[in-house]
Amino acid sequence: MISKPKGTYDIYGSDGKYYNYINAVFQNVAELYNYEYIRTPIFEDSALFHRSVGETSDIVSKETYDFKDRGDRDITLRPEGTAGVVRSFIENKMYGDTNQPKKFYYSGTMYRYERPQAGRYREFTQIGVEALGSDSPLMDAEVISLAYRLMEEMGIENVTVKINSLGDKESRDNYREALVKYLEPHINDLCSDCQNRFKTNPLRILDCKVDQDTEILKNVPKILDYLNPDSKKRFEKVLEYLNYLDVDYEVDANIVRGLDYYNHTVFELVADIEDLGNASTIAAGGRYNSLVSTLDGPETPCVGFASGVDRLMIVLKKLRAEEIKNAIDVYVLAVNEEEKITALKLVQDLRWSEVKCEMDTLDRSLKAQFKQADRLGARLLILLNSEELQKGIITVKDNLTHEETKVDESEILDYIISNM
RNA sequence: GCGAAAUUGGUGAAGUGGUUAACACGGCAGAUUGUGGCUCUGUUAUGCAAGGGUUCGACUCCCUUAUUUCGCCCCA
Repeated sequence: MISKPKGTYDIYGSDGKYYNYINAVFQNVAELYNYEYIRTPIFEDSALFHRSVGETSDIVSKETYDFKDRGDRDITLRPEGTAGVVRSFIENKMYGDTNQPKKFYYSGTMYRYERPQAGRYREFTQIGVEALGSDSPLMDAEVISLAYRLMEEMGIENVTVKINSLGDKESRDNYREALVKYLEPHINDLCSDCQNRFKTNPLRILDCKVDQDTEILKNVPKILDYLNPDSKKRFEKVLEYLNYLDVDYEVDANIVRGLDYYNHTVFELVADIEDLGNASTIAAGGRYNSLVSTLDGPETPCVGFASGVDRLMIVLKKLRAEEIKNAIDVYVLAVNEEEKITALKLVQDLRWSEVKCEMDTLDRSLKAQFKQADRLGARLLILLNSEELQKGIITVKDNLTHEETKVDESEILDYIISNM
């Protein structure tokens, strides 16, 4: 037997319900906020990700699916959604559109060669938005609140937005310098991973789990103290707007994000739900004002976020297991050929009258059909009976009250529809 | 990439180097000659992840591979 590639999974049955539900709610919310749908390729020129996400980031240095196609091109399966959107923005010269800022939403699969765990896969689905062209803190606040309200709309209530600012390049450089200077004497007291990070990306030491609680990290300089006046002011503005929008946030100086392109606002949405482990971060994003120019486009300030659908599915299964499931309106019971033919036509008519219904196609006994109707959660049962059919009568049984009603065959459609 | 533990029917699972792989749920059929969800009866794995090895004989021991889960790393 051939099994699925490591880190992939099939969506079927009730999972399909959750998956489609999440996408549907997301689409609805994004459209309300006036974001447009965008769909970019699942694979792109490898250089796109190397330049955008960052050569030294772990995502690019050891987690991408890279291959050569038959034309000897270097191709990479997208590890995240932002780079493709930005490439499209530049390539299609959207910066010239009259309609600004450009606001997009997407949903699609991403690929990272990681060791799988619950809520973490090699092929996973992200939904996300990108707003390109506005540098206003209003835009930051809109994107963050969109993410926050999205979770609320899906019934995920206990969510906290952890937010931080990396400042502009100047602030970040100053801070990095201060941080390195502070850490240098203690370098040998840090864990081996942090000793590596010290050289490659010292900011990441801040969210190290191993060293988190050591004295060294407790007294580490805070980036917020190193923001220049302009960066500090804009961060305060973002927080102020979030207050107006009733977003439950918490400033967390350890949020630094793993992608190189972020500056100023960075944030994560964390769900306070048991057994989620590392998967408790259900959405994350931030501002990336230099990415468009890094990819040879005009200087364009942007902000966005992405959320893991696979993780949202886990959360929804815990929170709303009973609500999101498949139930039908009507089950039509028929045993002999005459009844089945009547059922066949009736089922089609019902379906095209917006009634979700089902009938037996396995030649099951009447008893088994009753059981099947219950399994499917049918609210009404239509009991076809040859004798009654000859008199033009059909019996409808309410599956909750067990009341039976004799309906004239010519009025069965109207009866069902008016009783839905 | 590193470390550890798992993998038995549709599901939850028990099990022993040796004829027919418990039990429960679910499914199907019947008792109930066409109105169920209770009860009872029957039935439901050409097989114990895949391949190789040890053995007279392995689901049970060994090896390899695959997948899953947990921790690290990282991240949504």
